[in-house]
Amino acid sequence: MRIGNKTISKRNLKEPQSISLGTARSAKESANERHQRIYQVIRERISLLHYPPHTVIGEIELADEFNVSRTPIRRVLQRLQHEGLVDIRSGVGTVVTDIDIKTMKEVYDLRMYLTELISELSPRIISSEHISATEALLNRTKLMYDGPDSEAYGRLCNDLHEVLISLIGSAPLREITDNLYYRSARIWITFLPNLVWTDVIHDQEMETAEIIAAMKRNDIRGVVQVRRYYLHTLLSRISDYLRGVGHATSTSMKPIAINSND
Amino acid sequence: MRIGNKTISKRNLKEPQSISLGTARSAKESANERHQRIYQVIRERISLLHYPPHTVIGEIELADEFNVSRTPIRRVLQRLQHEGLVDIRSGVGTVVTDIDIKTMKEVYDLRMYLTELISELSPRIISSEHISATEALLNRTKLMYDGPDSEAYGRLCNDLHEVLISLIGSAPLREITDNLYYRSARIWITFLPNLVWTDVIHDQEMETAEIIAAMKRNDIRGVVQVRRYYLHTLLSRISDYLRGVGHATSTSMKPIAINSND
DNA sequence: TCTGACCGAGCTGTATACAGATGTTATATT
DNA sequence: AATATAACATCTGTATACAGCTCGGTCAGA
Repeated sequence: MRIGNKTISKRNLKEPQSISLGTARSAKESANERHQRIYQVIRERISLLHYPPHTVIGEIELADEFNVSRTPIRRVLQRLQHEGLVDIRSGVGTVVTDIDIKTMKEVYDLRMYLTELISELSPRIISSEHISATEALLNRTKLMYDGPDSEAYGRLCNDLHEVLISLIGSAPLREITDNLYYRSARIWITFLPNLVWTDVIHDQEMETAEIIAAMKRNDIRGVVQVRRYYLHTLLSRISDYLRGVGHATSTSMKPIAINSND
Repeated sequence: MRIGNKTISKRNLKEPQSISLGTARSAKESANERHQRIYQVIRERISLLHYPPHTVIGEIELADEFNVSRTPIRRVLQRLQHEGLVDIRSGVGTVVTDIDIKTMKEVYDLRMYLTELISELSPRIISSEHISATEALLNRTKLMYDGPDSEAYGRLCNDLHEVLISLIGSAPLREITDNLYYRSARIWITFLPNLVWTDVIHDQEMETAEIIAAMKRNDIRGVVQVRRYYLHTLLSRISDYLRGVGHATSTSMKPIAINSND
């Protein structure tokens, strides 16, 4: 029978190195699930400027943090590079990409058009879960007039985006919209300290409220038109600021540090 | 001075394992260049149905062919997986994705809209190189009436696509258009044996000729409208065929093998 | 003091051994 | 003979040693 010395040893070592890093993982996590989890964590850190542009991330640092080897980390970073969020430079490190105003404009224009397409291409049914989730976001928005909190605002935007892409029936369009959002999301937070906080929150509140109203009419076209309008509004505010300081011709924006956590 | 024994040995081993695999590589190839080269080769094989759907590719096989280890091959396959061309299954292998008619329709619809966007978002200038390259494609098309040659037709479509995306000024839109093209390109070749060959080539000739005419008028809007129209025409031919055989409700299409080269 | 070459720390890129997963095949049992 | 189960062949996933690259610091020399 050839006693499986290798087999037995495999059976016994069920969890070779699971320290579980804060986030509680219910059961055995598959490779793809782990990849997705690490990917989302790092993407959020980039979008919330925990890793501001020009930050050198470092594979070993992340590997230690997530208790894996460099291999799965490299897979995540290569994906992020392909999506334009980082730039892997041999011998140097993995650096978070800068926000280029020209690329930004292109991404923004594209998002404007794609947002309109959402209502054209097989939209999903708007469920009560969508509405209640958005109402929760509206409540969170109303609590934010107190004082500037860039990170909370960033999370709010990300969560609203999450609800809206769940309305997209076409899988390819959903992926593209998601990708473009995270490519351009950082620009809002970057400029936040230069805008009037209550104006921004007011816009956010109005947008969320009007989206809820359109959802209750089961009016996807209305939802995306509201979205499109407020995208335009926020970009106008930034353009005004840039004209004001006379830096409109600069091709790259100075990153503004948010409260870092290290 | 500590003679650099490591440094000297590095200097001397310029080409550790370059057998050069058919494609002549001029000088030392960087990691990214090699990645891009292998990626394009495999993507073309999938698009030309050298690797038809459900083909199991196998990392070691490719690693041996390109004279590299599994690591760079895995990077390529992970990218192709993210772009929807293959599905990496643990313990099984990397299988070429099937062509799902529902996803196909979504991709097709998206491409129709995005094609229109090309003319809206900062198009590049049409140069004489663009025109001469397209005229060369027209000549290749005229030589194809003799008999069915699916592979030559596939290459022709890929090359025309290459010229057209070079007209797109917006980098994100260019990437998305490229990605969606290769996601859906296989469907044309798959259905080719079921269509009337001379009709298909005639459409191709007319499309290319009209694109050249629009280019000479410096009319990008015209170029993309021609493109859009013939996309629609070809899809209609396929829809007619599907209605004819009554398989329109099937969610997956039977792959049709082209002359394989092994 | 300035300059230039060089060395080394530290990073990514690659190759490879091993662990884990999966489908198949062989075998024992009913 | 049919069936359930165990063993295996073969694939992908992970960890890791090493090679190659980049850049900052350092030190000799003008």
